[in-house]
Amino acid sequence: MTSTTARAAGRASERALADLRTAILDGDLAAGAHVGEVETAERLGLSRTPVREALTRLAAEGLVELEAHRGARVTRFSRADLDGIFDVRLALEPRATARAAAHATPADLDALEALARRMQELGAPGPGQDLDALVELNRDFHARLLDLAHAPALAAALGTVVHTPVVTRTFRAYDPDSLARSLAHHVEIVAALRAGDGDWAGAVMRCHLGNARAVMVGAR
Amino acid sequence: MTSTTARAAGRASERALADLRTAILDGDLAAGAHVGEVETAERLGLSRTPVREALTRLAAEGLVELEAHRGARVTRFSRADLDGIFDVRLALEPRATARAAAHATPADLDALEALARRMQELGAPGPGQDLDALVELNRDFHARLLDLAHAPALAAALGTVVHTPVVTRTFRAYDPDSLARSLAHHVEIVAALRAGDGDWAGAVMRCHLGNARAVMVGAR
DNA sequence: GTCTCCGGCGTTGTGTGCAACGTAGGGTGC
DNA sequence: GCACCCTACGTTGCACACAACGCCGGAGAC
Repeated sequence: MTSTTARAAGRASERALADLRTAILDGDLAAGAHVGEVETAERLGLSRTPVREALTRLAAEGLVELEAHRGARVTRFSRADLDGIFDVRLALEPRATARAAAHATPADLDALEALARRMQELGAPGPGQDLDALVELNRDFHARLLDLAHAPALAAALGTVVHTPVVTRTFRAYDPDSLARSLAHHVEIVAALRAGDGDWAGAVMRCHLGNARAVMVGAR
Repeated sequence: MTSTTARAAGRASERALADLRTAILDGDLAAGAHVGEVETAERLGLSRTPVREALTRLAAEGLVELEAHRGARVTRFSRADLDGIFDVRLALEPRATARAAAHATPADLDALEALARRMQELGAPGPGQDLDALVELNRDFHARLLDLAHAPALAAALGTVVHTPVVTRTFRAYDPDSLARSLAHHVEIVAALRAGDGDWAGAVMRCHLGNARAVMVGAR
């Protein structure tokens, strides 16, 4: 059990998978939208077969839902779903963050810190603010952190349920205080990791997720 | 995001999926065994198409691994993998167990207790001992408990990574003391739930998993 | 004797055609 | 006017055929 690499070679099915995934994650395919096989196949210049395979895999990831003879629909996340997802994140990500303390090299930490600082710049109020650019950087930050935990099973469990870009599709929902807190958390996590203190890093991650949950889901 | 039911109607692909899954979980397909598409299709009297779909989904679940142009192999779990899986279980199952306290009805608890008692009977040393029968009952117990948590995202995260029957394919690895402890834990969990004490129930589950980890993985 | 190259074989990857299922619309009966 | 049925359409589900790729074995050269 190494990676869920899956049918990596299939160029066509891989293309269909990547295309559909980004389309969903970027919001080009709205939640609840119908994803037809022929329609998608024609758009990509492929046959239905690789598209079918891509849809099957996306369904396994939870990004689309398949109804027999009725096709695929982009998954719609309810408030309760979001809340449940934060439960899982809170159970797993702080643990992963804590573990990262034992494995992160100085180079890893430098890269993480660069990301965290860049996010603070882009998130700072003013003419240079670019909330949209934060999404991708945020995804990268959390992905790197997860990778540093060296816990593939944990990463798999998180990955299946938490589609960060779907959950955190935008930072526009954040009020200025919450946003500042969130971006400061990233920096603090790096500091905790530099100190080799996994407990501290995990605690910051718990704060980070609590803050995000309040913004995305609302009061508990 | 309700359930990962997926292409529920497809009778053929559903059959292929069920067949392969049970074959793997029951050990008929050994870890590392090659699963050919044509071979499987002929065995089930189907074409390769539904078999392919089943394999794709099993790969997403982590039960098989797909290598491009080289087919599917039954996933082989290393000691480190097992350990990682227990990490995830320890992070999620106690939480789910605690949540079950809020939702379980007396009828649910009676059913759980019946399972726990029956397992104690079957596990007791003597002529009536049937360690093989425990596997299925154990799966049932944990599944019901997880269901009572009313936390679909949590269940999904667990389900993707933890294939209980693969992990706990046999109770023969348990020494008498560990086995007795494990079966007593089930009963204690029910008692804690009856008391409405989620913290207690979660703590027992942590014990239960710690005990299992020691048996399956060995000393930490 | 060993290493390398090449060809055959078996596998998976993809495209296409047909059948089955679900749905929506119009028509008919009450 | 309303409810029900029936038909036609569009979709997905499955099977089959062909192409592409990887692997293994044999022959040749060094």
